[in-house]
Amino acid sequence: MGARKFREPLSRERALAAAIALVDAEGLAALTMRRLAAEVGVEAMSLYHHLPGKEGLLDGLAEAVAAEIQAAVDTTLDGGHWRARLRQRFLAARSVMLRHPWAPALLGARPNIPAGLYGYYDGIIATLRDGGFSYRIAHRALHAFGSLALGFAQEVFRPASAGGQTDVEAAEEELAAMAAQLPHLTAMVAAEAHAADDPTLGWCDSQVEFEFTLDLLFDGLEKARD
Amino acid sequence: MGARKFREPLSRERALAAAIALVDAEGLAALTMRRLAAEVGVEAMSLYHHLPGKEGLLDGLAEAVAAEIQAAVDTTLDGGHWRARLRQRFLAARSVMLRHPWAPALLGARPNIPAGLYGYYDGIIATLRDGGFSYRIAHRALHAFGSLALGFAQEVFRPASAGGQTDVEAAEEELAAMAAQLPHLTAMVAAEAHAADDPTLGWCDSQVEFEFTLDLLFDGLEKARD
DNA sequence: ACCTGAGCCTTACGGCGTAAGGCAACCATA
DNA sequence: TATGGTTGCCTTACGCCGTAAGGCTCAGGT
Repeated sequence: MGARKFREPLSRERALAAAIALVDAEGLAALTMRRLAAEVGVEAMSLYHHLPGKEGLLDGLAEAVAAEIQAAVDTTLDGGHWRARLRQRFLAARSVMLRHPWAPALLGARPNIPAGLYGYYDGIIATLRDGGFSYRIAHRALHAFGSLALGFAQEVFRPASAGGQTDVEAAEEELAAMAAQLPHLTAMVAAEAHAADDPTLGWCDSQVEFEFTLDLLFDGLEKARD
Repeated sequence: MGARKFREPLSRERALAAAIALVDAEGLAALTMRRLAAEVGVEAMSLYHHLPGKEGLLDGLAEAVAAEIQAAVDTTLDGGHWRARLRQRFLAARSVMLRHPWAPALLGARPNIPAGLYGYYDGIIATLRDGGFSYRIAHRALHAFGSLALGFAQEVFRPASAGGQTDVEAAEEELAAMAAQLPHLTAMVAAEAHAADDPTLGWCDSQVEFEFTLDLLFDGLEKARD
């Protein structure tokens, strides 16, 4: 049997894997049906035999992320204080987000939560119950955690300079103008530059800030419980 | 001088106002250049004489929201405890978000913060400094507040049922299956239904949860300061 | 030998943002 | 008053996008 012209027959799994690879490499915007098809060596319409459409493709990506979170969380120890256990979970989720910087935006934009995350949330609630929290406080805790439970903080404060500043002169001029009108902001920015080796998901989501907020919430919840 | 055929000559302001009205009425997805043009009685390309393009249009919307926030905050009292002042500001911002439910998604998706918000943030920092916080803690506080400072919480937990459930039988069946696999989650949901009169920006951002998280953070910050 | 269905392709449609250029009305100046 | 530039708007067209509809090929069961 000579080398028959054989084409690996494509599947939902292969398509999703290719999609993740593509998005990891070039960002969410690069993910189009035509492009993904080209990536797996097929025409665009052929994808529809394995995926229900673009929305379904994005749902698949979200599910894949959820599965990665579950997998990361499952390597986590079960005993110990509720704070330590939640922290471990959240940081495990965060490690997934750091691997896939597009994931926060995707999860934030999806109309529904991926079904695979229900179990994850159930585990969080269980941990809180173990820690002595009522369902009421557990509920509020979930709200309070928000996206922190998934390992990221929403990036709202994104200065324009985040997009790569090249014109140093203009930047300094701008800074001087800013100092006059925004004295506190400029003073704070001057006093507080992020350490370069701090793993970051953007201006407003560095590792130390993430953990600081986490502890703030843990402390507050502990007080609310008692 | 008889009634000359006179067409109000269109301007950036008129275009932006029409865009806001359109988005208020039909959501962000309805905002296309062609549609907006039709709304103001003009062809699509004519918009480009007043707006730099779609991105610029969205920037304009974000700036308009920022201006509305400033306006809302400016009606706020200046004296009193830092907690009360911040709470007032955040709730003022929230009132803007409740008026424009699309604003959180827009601000979350914009690559840069609207310039009009710098002043707002400067005021927050000033208030924190007045309250005795170092720049370091003020900085972390800003991170911790995240989108709460703009009046909304990120909506991460969005169950599928949010999209209008009609099939009651299927819903109950689904619930039973859920109870088996997700005991804590179902128990919590059963125990904690949102009050119907609670102003809400979605499942995970109701007024009471918003304020609860706020107080949690305020408490924690107070402790971190001392 | 025939049918069936899976897997893939081709073609086409309507929508998007926007580049390029044209045309008519206005207005300052000669 | 004539003129020439400017402003405001329109027309046309391009290359993207997601996807509906239908056709071809070929393996495998009857």
